[in-house]
Amino acid sequence: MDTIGHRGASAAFLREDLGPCTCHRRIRSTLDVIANKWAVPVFVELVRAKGEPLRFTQLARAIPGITQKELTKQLREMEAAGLVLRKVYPVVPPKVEYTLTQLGWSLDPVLDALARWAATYGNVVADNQARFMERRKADGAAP
Amino acid sequence: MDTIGHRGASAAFLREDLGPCTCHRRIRSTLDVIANKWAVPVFVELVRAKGEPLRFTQLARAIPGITQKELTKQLREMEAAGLVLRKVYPVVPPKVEYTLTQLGWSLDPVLDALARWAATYGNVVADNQARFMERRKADGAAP
DNA sequence: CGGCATCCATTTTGATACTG
DNA sequence: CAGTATCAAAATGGATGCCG
Repeated sequence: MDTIGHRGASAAFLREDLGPCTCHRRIRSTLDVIANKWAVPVFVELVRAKGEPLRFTQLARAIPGITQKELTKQLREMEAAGLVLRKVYPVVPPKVEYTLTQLGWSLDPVLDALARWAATYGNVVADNQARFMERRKADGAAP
Repeated sequence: MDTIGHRGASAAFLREDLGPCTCHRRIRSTLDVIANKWAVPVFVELVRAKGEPLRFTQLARAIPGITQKELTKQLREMEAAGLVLRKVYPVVPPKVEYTLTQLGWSLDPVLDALARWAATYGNVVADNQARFMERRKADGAAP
């Protein structure tokens, strides 16, 4: 034990293996998968479907504000990573269905960890940010 | 049980509370804190310091490729959120020290979850992406 | 229906120079 | 030393229109 008291979890993700460099890359590669603007909304819809396939337009209508372009882009990215399965039916008019793969489902606990952190600390963070802005205004207004 | 077999974790982050909308916001608000390009590198350095304060230039030299501008921006953002403490010594030449706060340390298990997911599935994802690119080239080359 | 192509606005990032 | 200011480059996001 050292005398510097933060007392909590201490860098589990750093101790587990070879050092900060590998660690950066790993965290970053996970973020690259889930940090895009529409990644989470698309993900959540597919999760909510519980394995039922969803058609392109179903997803589009379920996610307010998304454009076809962005939805296409996001689905392609997830398909490329192997998180979703894209099934094309050779019919007219076209029919394409999307489902989460096993690999896709494996992200569920990760997203859960993010949601839980915000549930616990989100308000504190928002408060801090608000106060920080206040202080900046006060400091800027009276020099 | 339903007959559609994904068999794994099933939407823990959706069951815990009010629905997908709250869930989106929470996950997004956490991502807003950690998803910026330099957030993780800065974070990891502060974690590695184990509570020891780090000076601006120490951080800058420890993080290859970062510019002063980006480091300043990142540290300000983290300070605003209450994740780091910024201590200014009124001396010349200037001396400023940064440390993680308790709130900052609370992100450690979250980052750990991200690192662990990549440790488990990162190679599979990379493989999938490589194969996807191959397929795209093959399909484009022989129409 | 699903999706690609194009154009444009906004944001993010980087390089460089300057300062108390 | 620890920033700020300015400018340029690049990535991202949104709005349309067309097509099989």
